[in-house]
Amino acid sequence: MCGRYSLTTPPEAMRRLFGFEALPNLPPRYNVAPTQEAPVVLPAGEPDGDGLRPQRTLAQRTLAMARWGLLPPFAKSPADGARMINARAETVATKPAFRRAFAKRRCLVPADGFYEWQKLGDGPKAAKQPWRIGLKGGAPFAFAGLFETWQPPLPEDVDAEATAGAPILSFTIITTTANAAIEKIHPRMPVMLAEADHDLWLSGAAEPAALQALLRPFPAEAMGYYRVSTRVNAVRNDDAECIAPLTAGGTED
DNA sequence: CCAGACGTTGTT
DNA sequence: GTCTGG
DNA sequence: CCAGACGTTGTT
DNA sequence: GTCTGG
Repeated sequence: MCGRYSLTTPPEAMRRLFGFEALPNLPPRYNVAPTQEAPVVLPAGEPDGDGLRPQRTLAQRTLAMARWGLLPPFAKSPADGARMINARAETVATKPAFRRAFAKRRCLVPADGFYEWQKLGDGPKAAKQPWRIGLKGGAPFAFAGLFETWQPPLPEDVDAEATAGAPILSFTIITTTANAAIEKIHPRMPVMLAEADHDLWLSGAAEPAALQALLRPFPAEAMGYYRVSTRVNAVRNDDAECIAPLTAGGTED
């Protein structure tokens, strides 16, 4: 799956990959965790609500901050999104929580690495070794994501306009089976989109079959991975030590 | 019909 | 053990 | 994903 | 909102 990732790439490289007209305001993140806010790239015109803090717009795309953990339209509170941090590629088109977003609200989730924990033994006490995984050379890329704008329910008593909470933009990351390299660490991995597929993924005119075809494991030969410290386990640790290679081993990043 | 879930991972 | 919070 | 709580009353 | 389980 994918339950932590990093986004440490300097703004200029982000601007080039995603086609923003100006440098985005993106401080480095070494340890992005569920329920936290992270940047997402939305199709043109999104979001259309208030309070969503779009930062930069180009003709085809918007960069906005969103909460990790999809809040479907029927969510009763933001806590309901905490478990929806991933959606399986195999079922995303049909599951009630995801299918509308798959049809209408697809986004790119910028990253330059993700973490997977490898179980080193059996049983509940088995130690876990975290790995950082990404493209060889460390270039940034995009996860295939879905987004929703969730409107908090109105209280019943008072004037609705005065008490309506701000809408929350939320997202999830689609997962698929691990490729031949990653499966030694973990059986699943997030869907990474090649740059050439970004426009198709965001296109409102795309055929469902064409979209589904993008949800495949990224080629192993293009990827690198290395062990990192268990320091990354704690979400309060969000610094460069999280991405530092632990020892020799794995491939160079 | 109404009530309750709506999700993933991993482990057994 | 299981749920919540980050 | 992992870490940390998991509870109540009453007092500050 | 919509589907599943009872």
